[in-house]
Amino acid sequence: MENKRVSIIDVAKAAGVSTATVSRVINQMGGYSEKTERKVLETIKNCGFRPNVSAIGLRTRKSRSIGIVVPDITNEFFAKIVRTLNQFFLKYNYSVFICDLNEDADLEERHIQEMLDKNVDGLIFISCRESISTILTRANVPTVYIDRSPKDAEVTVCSDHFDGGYLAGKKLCECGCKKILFIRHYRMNSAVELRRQGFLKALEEYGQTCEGEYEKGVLPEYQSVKEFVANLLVEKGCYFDGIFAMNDRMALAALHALRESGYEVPKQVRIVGFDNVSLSEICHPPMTTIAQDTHQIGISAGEALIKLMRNEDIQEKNHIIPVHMKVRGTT
Amino acid sequence: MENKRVSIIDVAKAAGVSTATVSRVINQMGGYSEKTERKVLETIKNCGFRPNVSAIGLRTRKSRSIGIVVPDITNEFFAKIVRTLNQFFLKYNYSVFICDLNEDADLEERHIQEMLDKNVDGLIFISCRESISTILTRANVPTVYIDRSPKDAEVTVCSDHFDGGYLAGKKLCECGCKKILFIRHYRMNSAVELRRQGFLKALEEYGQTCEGEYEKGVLPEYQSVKEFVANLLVEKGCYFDGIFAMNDRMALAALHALRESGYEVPKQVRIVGFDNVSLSEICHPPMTTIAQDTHQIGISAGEALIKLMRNEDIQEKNHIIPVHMKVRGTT
DNA sequence: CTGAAAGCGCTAACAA
DNA sequence: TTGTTAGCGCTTTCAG
Repeated sequence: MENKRVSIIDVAKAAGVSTATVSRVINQMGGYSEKTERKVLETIKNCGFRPNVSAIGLRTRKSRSIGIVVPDITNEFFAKIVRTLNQFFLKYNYSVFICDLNEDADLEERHIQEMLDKNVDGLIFISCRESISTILTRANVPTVYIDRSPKDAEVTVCSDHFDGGYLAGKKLCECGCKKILFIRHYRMNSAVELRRQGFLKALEEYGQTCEGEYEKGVLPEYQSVKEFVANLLVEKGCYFDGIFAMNDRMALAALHALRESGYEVPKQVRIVGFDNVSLSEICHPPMTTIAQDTHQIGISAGEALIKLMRNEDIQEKNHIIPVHMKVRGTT
Repeated sequence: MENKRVSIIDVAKAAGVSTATVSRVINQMGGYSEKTERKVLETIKNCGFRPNVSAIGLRTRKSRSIGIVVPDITNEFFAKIVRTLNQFFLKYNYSVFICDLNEDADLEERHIQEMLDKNVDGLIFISCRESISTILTRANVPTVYIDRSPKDAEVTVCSDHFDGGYLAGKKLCECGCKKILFIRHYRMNSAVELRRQGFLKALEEYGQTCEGEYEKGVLPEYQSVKEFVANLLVEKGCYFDGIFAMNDRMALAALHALRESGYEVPKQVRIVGFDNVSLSEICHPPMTTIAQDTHQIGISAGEALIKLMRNEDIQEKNHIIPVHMKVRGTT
């Protein structure tokens, strides 16, 4: 049982230097001759030395790991961001803890405590609640918020939701839509509010208005949305000629409800979704949608967190990531 | 700057006992009076003491964290397992590191090294390569393999792929299919091999055979599969009346290719997919598919790993998780 | 440019 | 039942 891993002491002995020198070389702190450096580096390689993170953590309070809190990892949109972050931080030798809330906000505090206990060097919240956990502010860990902007957030990264809403509205107007349904989660949030404003601005430019009756807050699940739209059609008929849904799944639910009620898309009703998940490409007809740049969101958040952790100056505290429209079959 | 966290020494002082006693109470090791226990527990609560995992790790070589290696976190099927595991391990106070391979097998070794450096107590591989990393065997970390069975694997958890293949074959035969396409990833793996065997057994029972020309190895992306099937239809016509695809996305690609070429599903061709991802429910017509029980897979893997980490006896080294068929619109 | 040594917070002998 | 104490492997003064 060779359970004894090689330590910095072993390296020091083998290289004929002190542990301090080995440590200096490992951490590139300078203050050693080139010769010593070569010697140490060589020995490290030869004996397969790997620094013990627990020991380092004990001394430095750093863990070389970060935590990502995400409401629903099975949502492709979030999963893509997580992937980008995972890859990004691998380059910087940070490991990432995953904290899936499973859409249960109560888990958030537990996960935060868990991360704090693990001495994470930083934290990224994707689309979580708008207020900042008190336990977190007290702990004072570098934090980046993606797609939500709590008050007092250090750094946030968001898609340009306003522009997304604007683009969608503009497109639908250009297609000649006069009465557009705005379908969103029944619980409003800041991202959706921005999209709504952009959307309304576009309508305004085209001399349209969007009365209250066109804004629909619903349960966001596919089935709920589908039933909701189906009911609407039964009760009020198809009194609209366009739909802007806050994500592709909801848009697809609307599409299917329409089709099953005998309405044609895009002939009678045009639809724009949001996110550009693969679903939107695969469905029939393929969905016109506002694409969020998950890759850039991840990179920006990663870079910002690195700076925060290094105590570097952050010029940009609120990153706005451009969106673009994917025009497909539903418009 | 209250950067000084309260340590076990502070607790010991405040409670008027030694650090050893505090440690004993924390770890429930017994050997202390009920009175001391109460006192210590109370002080811990009062002063908000949280054990320092780095210190514990340095002493015990345990990190209270595990790693999950997954080929593609944006795949809903894998994401669901990850979620279950995340939730499962939260209960046991283990944090989970995510290692997304992004379908790039070369990342595997790097992630494994990363996890080993982080002193993870255990590792779970979801559907990764069939051979075991040498660096991993040397490190001797408790490991569970999901949906792949490398030689010498300590513990594996797999869906009943044979039965899945059998059920699919049976269903198609019962629908009267005589010539069934078997569409799979061009690279074979053990899970698919099992499904194939089950599938062939069903055909045999119905007096059918599946010649080589019905087995199709393809690039697994949606577009590739779609094009493949479309080409097949052009070149050979619709010489088959059933399709069994190795996942829902591939099944959907086939469905769309058929429809776009003017063939009707399920009238002319019946299709069965695999996995039961949400896509299969949402598409038109909804896809008949073999449902893998992601929740049970996660739980079984989690429980097995806990046992492994505790050095408990494992009765069952190879867990087979039942599958079931979701009959929907494509059959 | 290099080394000696203290100590981070905890566990686990060993002693009492 | 409880306390004392020696490290776990590393970083970081302080001396030289």
